[in-house]
Amino acid sequence: MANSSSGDSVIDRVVRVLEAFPEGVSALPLTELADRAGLPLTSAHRIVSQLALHRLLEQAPGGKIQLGLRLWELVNRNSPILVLRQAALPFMDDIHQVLNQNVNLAVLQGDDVLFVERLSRRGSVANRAKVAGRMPVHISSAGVALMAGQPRHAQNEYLSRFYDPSGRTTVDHVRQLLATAAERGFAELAGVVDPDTWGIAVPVEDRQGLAVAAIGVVVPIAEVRIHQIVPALKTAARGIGRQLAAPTG
Amino acid sequence: MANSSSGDSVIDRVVRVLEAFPEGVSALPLTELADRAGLPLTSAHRIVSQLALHRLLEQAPGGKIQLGLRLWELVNRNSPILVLRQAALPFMDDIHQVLNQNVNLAVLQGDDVLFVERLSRRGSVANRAKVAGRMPVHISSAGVALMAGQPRHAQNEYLSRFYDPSGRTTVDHVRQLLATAAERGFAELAGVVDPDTWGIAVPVEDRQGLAVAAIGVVVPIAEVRIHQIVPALKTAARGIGRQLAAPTG
DNA sequence: GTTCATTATTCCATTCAACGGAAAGAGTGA
DNA sequence: TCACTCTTTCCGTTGAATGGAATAATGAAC
Repeated sequence: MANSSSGDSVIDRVVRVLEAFPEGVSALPLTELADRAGLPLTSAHRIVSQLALHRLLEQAPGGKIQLGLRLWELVNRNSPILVLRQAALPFMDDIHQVLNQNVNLAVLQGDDVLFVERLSRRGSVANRAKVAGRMPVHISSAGVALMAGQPRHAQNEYLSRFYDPSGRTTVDHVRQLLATAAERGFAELAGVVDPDTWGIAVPVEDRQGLAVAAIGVVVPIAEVRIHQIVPALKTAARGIGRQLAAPTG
Repeated sequence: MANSSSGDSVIDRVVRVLEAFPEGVSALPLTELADRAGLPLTSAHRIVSQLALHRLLEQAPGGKIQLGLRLWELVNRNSPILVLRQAALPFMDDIHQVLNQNVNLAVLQGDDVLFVERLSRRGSVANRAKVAGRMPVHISSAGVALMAGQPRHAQNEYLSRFYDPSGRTTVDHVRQLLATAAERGFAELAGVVDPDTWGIAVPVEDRQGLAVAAIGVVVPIAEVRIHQIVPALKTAARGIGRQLAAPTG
């Protein structure tokens, strides 16, 4: 029990407030925010006010609450993701130039992959903002590549938790995918968003051989240079790994 | 007084922890983090543990504390900055293509400008990660353009606070800069980082004519197309403003 | 212009979560 | 092995956090 009825700490509540924004929505009225965060209106009001004082939240004109500038600034200065991004971008760009296909960079978060950066097909900058998307591990090549590069026990835990509500995939199939990926050093998977594409991804390994990220491409099924793609990705992944291991990484 | 000696709330402390990372540093040992945040070690430990439970912080192998994936994800999904970024990128790219110069996008935060996006000169992707930098308003063209587009009272408050420790700039000079920028609809300023360059910036205005962002370029002093640059920037700024005002903005 | 509905803010008595010193544990290097 | 540093656990004390109730602001409908 907390000071009150709900049984969670202040920090739990702060997190719930920050997480209350639905994907892509950047501003909510206080009442709805309180509702989504599962907090009494009064408490939400108090917490929001305090966070706003530090500009982790802000009050948009109209009274709606949104994430604050200061929060964006903090994350874009100190998040370890930036180190990864910076190490990877030149190599991603190389691949992008050579293949002119979607190139993406992902990390593992729980049982999902989190896409951290994406260079889009037509060099269109517009799509660059479309990062921070998630996908279940078993339906993305990056996910399979990442999971296959985790320690045995982590893989087993993942597999034991595994359940596909759509029933399209069995645990055994996933186990097979991981084994193949581990053996071949890359993962390939039929496109989920677009069925006429393949995803191909390779792990970026740290010095212990653990997969800390995955770099991958999405290519049309008809793409004929597949045998060139994997070596290119592997080379890039090694380069990124080396960059990350460097002293100023 | 708080429950204890220091006299600040839990939220204050959480913020201090998140803000404790020096620029560019992404991981700190707990003891140093506690020190920088001005917290007793025990309290820091408790707070960090709780934040780590929600992955707002993470423990890197080796025990160092760093900002968590979840925090990065939240910000990159829901921050209002993304809306601005997405609206601006196509226009920034246009200018970048035409002029082949550094193009940047900034917003006002307190008495600083915060650079939100930057397209670098040689199309080099490597520099893309170099965002989230700050500069005092009065030494950046983006800052002057932004401040000149604030309501009168905000400008006066800024000017009354103004003090340049280096003594290079007087309040009157800044006042003059703002007046000129307001009159001409753009700001130009000698390069600070590189003395052989000029910064030129125009405000992006909302429907009330308030400057919500600034888009600008950095060009060599020798650049001869200056008279083309300002109209190009103004056009882009109008486009961005229109995009932001659109229903799905 | 008035009423009614919704949302935001302030007030304040109660109480349990937050606090941090002390001590134990883990890790490292001499 | 010992000495040192950094991390984690323990636990008695106490004031910050809590949320219902009341008030204020907003705005839609008539």
